[in-house]
Amino acid sequence: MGKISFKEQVLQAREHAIVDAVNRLLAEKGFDAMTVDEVAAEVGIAKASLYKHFGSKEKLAAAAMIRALERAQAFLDNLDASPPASAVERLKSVVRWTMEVQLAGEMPALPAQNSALRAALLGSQDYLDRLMTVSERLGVWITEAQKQGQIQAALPPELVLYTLFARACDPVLGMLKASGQHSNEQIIAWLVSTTFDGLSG
Amino acid sequence: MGKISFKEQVLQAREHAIVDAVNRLLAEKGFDAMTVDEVAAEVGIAKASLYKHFGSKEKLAAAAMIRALERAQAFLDNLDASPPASAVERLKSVVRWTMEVQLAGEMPALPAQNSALRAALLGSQDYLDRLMTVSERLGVWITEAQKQGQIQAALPPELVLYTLFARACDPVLGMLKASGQHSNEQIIAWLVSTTFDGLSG
DNA sequence: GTCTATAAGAGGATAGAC
DNA sequence: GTCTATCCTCTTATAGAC
Repeated sequence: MGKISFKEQVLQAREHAIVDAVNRLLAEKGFDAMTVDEVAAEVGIAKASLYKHFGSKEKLAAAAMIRALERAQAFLDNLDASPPASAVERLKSVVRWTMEVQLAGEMPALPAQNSALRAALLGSQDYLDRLMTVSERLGVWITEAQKQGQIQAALPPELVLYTLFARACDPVLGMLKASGQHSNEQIIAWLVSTTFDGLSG
Repeated sequence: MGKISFKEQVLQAREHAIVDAVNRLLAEKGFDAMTVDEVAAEVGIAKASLYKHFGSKEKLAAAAMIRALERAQAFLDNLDASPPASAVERLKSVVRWTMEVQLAGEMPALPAQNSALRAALLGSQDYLDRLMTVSERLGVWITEAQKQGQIQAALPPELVLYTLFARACDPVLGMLKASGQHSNEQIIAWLVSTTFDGLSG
């Protein structure tokens, strides 16, 4: 943690604002539909200036995805600091958190389909490292919950992990929200319930 | 069923081939990444000819989505002809079917995000009518299963319906498939299990 | 209805002055 | 590093001959 000049602080603040805008736009319309012009307009700078900070649209998106993973890691840190009793409760907390972020319009869309974004992310070691770290931390809780009989032991941990990740981009959340008939808390409670207890209960 | 001239048969066959190609490309890369040039190339005709059949890219996609709903209706018809014992078994059959179509690369991506496709589909009465019909037919089975205690009665039918629809574009399927470690049957069985029984079981 | 050729415009990226 | 102005490619859509 060396001294940081005023100029560098301004630069970091600007880059933070850029990533914020990208994050919001990725959540709102996804990578393909997001344009660099929009990002520049939202930040309030010229597009050429944007390209001085991030060399391509893909790098913009990668920065936003990395930021999202950092937020996830920070949430996991909090859970570690004052952990719920059981492993499955920790996993439920994570799912709840991803849905709150989603409802806040701040969850960048995952590259489920084979998209240009996916290729770009696979080329970012920084992103892959963080994704691996988050996956492994969740993996510990998953196997722990399976040992305790809170998660079906017959399911491969990989499947459980993917299922939890998928909740971060679950279209059901948006559909229920769009119907306008239920509170956010109710929606989240239902989705946590269907995720862990299923439709049959 | 009036007489159909040979010319009209050829025309219908061509349009069928076009919709097939669109369906495949929508499943592979989604609406935004799919280009009309690709469609024309895959069908083997000039782009201008394509536009004689379908006036815009949106109408191309709408035709593919309508086709997909027609296939769904046909599957529901089959279920009605020789129905499984319980309502929930019928719903599981539907989920299994959507996953088989998905694994075959023939499930066009649903417009979960606010996309150009979504707007176009909302403008297609034909699409909306079919979507409504499929929803209502599933809705009957959902409420029936709830009465019989096979689906949680506390869940709004709307939520159950959305959850089932979401399985048609579940990224978990693709991720498990990509891992290459499991058979299609195993993957489908797991996802049906997590959908209805949850992770906790 | 099919083709070739091209219009029209969006969007990613850069040049060059300051 | 920021700006304005511009380039260039890709993509949707159409014109016009056959």
